[in-house]
Amino acid sequence: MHFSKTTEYAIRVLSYLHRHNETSHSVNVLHQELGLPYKYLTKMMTELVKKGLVTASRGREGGLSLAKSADQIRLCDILEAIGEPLEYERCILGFEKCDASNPCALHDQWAPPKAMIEEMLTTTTLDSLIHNKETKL
Amino acid sequence: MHFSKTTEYAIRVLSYLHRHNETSHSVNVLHQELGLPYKYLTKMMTELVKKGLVTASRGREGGLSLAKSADQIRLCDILEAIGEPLEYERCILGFEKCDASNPCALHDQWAPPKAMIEEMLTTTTLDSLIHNKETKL
DNA sequence: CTATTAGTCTACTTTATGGTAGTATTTAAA
DNA sequence: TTTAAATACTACCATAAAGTAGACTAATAG
Repeated sequence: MHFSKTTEYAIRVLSYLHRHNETSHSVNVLHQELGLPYKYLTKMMTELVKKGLVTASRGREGGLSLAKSADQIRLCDILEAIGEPLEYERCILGFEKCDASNPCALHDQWAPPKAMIEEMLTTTTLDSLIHNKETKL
Repeated sequence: MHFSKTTEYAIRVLSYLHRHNETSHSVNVLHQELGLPYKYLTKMMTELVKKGLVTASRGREGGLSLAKSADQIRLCDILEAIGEPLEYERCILGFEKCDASNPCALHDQWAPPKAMIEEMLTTTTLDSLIHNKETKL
């Protein structure tokens, strides 16, 4: 299990925006603060704006900030915005049709971890992350 | 979360060998029975032989069979033999150093699902899969 | 000897991901 | 109204990993 780099970046950026939400931040600042590739960031942030997680204002003094309050942004919302497929939903052996009535050989064993991951992604919000304290981004 | 196709193939083949362990089976039979690409299978099986999960005998009447009893083959053994990195062990945000004393923002949230996956991979054996009944391979 | 079967080596194709470049457009401060 | 700061859009390139296929070699039972 892992996230794509893009998703990792997104989580880190959004966390940063939440932690420093007194003001908006330009892509350049995010680039420098988090050490992420500038051009890549612009592409990604554009996507997050389209998906409604981030608001952008152009021009001088413009920048990016969260579009919702942090307790309204769940990890699964971020994954979805990035377009990361929710891998844990698929059959772990790759079968198209795999459910309780027609299970693959691993169906039952995979069910508990799957449920756990699903819960984590749907209940964890940006907000709850931060409360951890000033962890690294 | 998902396995690579190679790992999926391996689990399915090994399960097949276990279910039909009265005799050995040629790559060609496995290819036809499971619908997996022949050439890819030969490469993969050679690897599993090297790693000690499968025994092979050449020549007429030769073929492949399990090298150990099925209750001695855990899912994590298969992953390791295939060389699939144990992704769940890595930091979910991709940081090199991420542990309890120096955690990433998601460290705590990821811990429970991670433990669950680890348990599943280390406690599930080929044997326990089969008992499910004649599920599809 | 010969048919059968695994093993090796090599090279191609596909897919996913990560990253770059250039240009156009918008905004607000000066 | 000018202009610099900043985003928006579009397209492309690089790379690695995964998956596939072919041709040749080696072993073995009968």
